[in-house]
Amino acid sequence: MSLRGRPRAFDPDLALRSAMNLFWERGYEGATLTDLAAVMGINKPSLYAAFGSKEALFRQAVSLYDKAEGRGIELALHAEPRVRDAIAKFLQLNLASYTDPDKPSGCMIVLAAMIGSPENAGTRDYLAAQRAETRNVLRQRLERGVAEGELAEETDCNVIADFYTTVLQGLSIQARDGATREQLRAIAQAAMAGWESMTTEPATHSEA
Amino acid sequence: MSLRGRPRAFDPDLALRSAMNLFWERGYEGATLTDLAAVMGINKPSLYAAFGSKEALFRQAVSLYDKAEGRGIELALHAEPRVRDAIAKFLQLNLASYTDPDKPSGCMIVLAAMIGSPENAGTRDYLAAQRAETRNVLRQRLERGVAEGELAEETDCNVIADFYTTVLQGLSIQARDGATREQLRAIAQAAMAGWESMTTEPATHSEA
DNA sequence: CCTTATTTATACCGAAAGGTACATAAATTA
DNA sequence: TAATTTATGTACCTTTCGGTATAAATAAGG
Repeated sequence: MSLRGRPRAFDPDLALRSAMNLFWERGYEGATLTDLAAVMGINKPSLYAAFGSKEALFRQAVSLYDKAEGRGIELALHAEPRVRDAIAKFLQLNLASYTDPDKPSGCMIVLAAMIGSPENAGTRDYLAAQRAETRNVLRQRLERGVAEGELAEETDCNVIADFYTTVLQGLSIQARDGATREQLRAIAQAAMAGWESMTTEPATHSEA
Repeated sequence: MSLRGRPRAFDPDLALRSAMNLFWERGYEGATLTDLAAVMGINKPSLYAAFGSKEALFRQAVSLYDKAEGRGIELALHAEPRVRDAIAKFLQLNLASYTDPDKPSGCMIVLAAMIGSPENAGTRDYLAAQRAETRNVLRQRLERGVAEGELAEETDCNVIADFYTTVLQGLSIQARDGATREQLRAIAQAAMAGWESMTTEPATHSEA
């Protein structure tokens, strides 16, 4: 497809990455089309031809973010065999991403469109759905811990998933407020301190 | 002062309260002057005469928010005699505010200006300073717990304050994402589950 | 009653927002 | 080489942004 005609003079993947970084830094409403086109190194008509609209560009940027920043972390969550280690690793990898000096601080999914004008409610809902998905991934990992006999049957995976999701989202704000990686690590460690109190190991079969 | 001249036809306190609610709902950049003037029941020139500018209005709205939503909660933090109870109460009162059905959900200080265009960096810094202040209030309450012999001298009050600040900020996002008061309560309870692991009671004097 | 001081409402300003028309440039197909 | 297709750059569109000039309205002071 599109073999005829003048070839495009830019790499859409690279341009999208630049757009992602600006959305990540300034948020959906804070990144203007003029700014976006500038960092992408293209003109607005090229932007529209390649990505459709500001909102369409944003969603593609979110997909790229999810792939570039989230995928590896989610894999680690599943790869870690013990559920407690998996959660701790998940926190640690996320906060490492939040404090990467080469990237905007905090999580784009949390920060880029939390609040704003009514006309952009659709964009906010889109990110809210992404956040809900992260929570579900955590919950499923916890439920696997139950299925594998690491956690008691009566473990409330919903609450534990909500708790770590909340901590994770708070960490994004801390990162934006200038917290260092070491500070976030200490916070994550504090969040793990409650693990034994929140969870119960299953009763052994030899007991009543 | 200002006895001469036409008297103003609106109550500045009521108007400011309306402005606060819109800023709380939509954020600094998401609330336009036209919208603000509309909910305040006045025209833009009246708004400027009474409040100065959009940013000045916002800061006054933040002050009002701090007074209306924060003051009582901070008092409770100090009034509660035992430090663990004080922190738990602080979380509980905040999450009750975040889920008041008559008000926008979540905390205005956390949500109203997290990200945006470079020209509003001053407003974001202003809110960041407010957030830092909340953290300091928590830390001071923890240090009082040390001073009063409830917590060991080596307790890291900075980390514990950072942790509960993080949870609190995460709770604002949860509230905006539609979490119920009961869900937030369960999350706060989970956050308190780590208390004993994070803190140590001081050694008794009769010990070595 | 007339001046002075202040608020009100309307109507407007320049700048910037998201988005696009249009003419030109560069490739393939015929 | 001519026709066709797609991308590019400039210049522009409409709307809305934060903010204001101006004149009428309403009070107190003289």
